[in-house]
Amino acid sequence: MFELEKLLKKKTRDMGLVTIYSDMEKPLAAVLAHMEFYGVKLDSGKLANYSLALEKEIDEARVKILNLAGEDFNINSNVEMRRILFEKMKLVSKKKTKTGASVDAEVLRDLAGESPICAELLKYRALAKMKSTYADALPALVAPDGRLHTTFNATGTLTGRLSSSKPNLQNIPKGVAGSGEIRGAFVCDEGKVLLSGDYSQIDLRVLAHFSGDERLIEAFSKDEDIHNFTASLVFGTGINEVTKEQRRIAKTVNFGIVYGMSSFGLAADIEISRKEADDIIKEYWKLFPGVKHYVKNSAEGAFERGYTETLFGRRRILTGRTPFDRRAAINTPIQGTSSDIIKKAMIDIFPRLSEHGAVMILQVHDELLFEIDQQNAGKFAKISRGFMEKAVKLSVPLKVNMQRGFNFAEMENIE
DNA sequence: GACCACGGCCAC
DNA sequence: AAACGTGGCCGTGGTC
Repeated sequence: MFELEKLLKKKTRDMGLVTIYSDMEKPLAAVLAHMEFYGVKLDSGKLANYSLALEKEIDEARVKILNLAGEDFNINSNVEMRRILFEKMKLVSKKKTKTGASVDAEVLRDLAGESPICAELLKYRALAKMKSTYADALPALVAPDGRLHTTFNATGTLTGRLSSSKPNLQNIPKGVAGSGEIRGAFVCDEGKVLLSGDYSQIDLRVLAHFSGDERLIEAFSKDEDIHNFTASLVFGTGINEVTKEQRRIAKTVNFGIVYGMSSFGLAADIEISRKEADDIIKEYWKLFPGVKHYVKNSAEGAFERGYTETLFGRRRILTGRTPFDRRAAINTPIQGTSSDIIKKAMIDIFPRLSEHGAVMILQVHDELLFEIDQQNAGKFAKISRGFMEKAVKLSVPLKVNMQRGFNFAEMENIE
């Protein structure tokens, strides 16, 4: 072991990775242990009630589906669903998987006009997801202290993000049907309050910093709504005249840039023609030349070096040069830097928790959650926000939105 | 019963 | 073209 340790230390030093290991990953381990140990309080009773309600709704949807299908079959089986939809009912899937015609939500939405069974299947799937993955699974993992103790994996991702398992507390529903019931079961102890701080558009701010793009930097410096801002430029309208549809498209474009999306992907996502998508992307590149230059260069630079690198020196080895590798080369420095930033904030905040009667309970990539004595919440909110916003100095400000509440479903903004 | 691949879908 | 990046969990259908 000693020989191995010596070897690893030398290798780490030679690669210039001492900082990311000793200044970030090592101190972070104590923070992760603290979060896992303390856990999150779950009101299992609420979920048990919700599960019963879901069961009724699922049964109703099942009856309708079986009637429409004209026979009994296992709705959870894609093989059987394929047979019903595409052989018996003669519908046509526009998408294929490795094993046959796809029956995913996109296909079902596409075919919703052809048969009422599609909408019913979508409803069934959504209800079944809530029941099996959340309402039934979470209470089974509650410890004797009434809390969920997730496992944070510090080495499970290619970008430097954390992952969470048993249960995964980084994918609790939000914004989908039933999310309120699930999130409402995440509560806090008597006399305490839940506090959350989430970075606003951290990936796009990191992109603004890396690219040096003047328009993007200006937008964040003025604290513009970035999707409205992009839409107003791309569609040539006043910032207050942007329609919802235009904002939605701009939002997809902004995220798509960070993911290395093509015009093909954009067209598929927002259901426009390939040509229209091409035009939108061309217009975007004209308006944000710094971003265009950065995206091209970051991929080529990564291929040249054989790895990508975050602002803090975290690396991801890249050997190939396929389109997939190219997208990874674009996305990883951005996603990884955002991850570095929140990790630094966690390390900075950790030693200040006890003096405020606060506990850090979760990290969800761009969000930190705390449980804290009610009387200290206001003061600690300011302090934690300060640490998060000052974790690193970029060429654009970092912005953090703070919220408080007694459960994850009913969080209200503070300040 | 443990494990796997797959399709599907939840989060950021 | 691994046609949008990073994850984990569910049920099915299959093997051992």
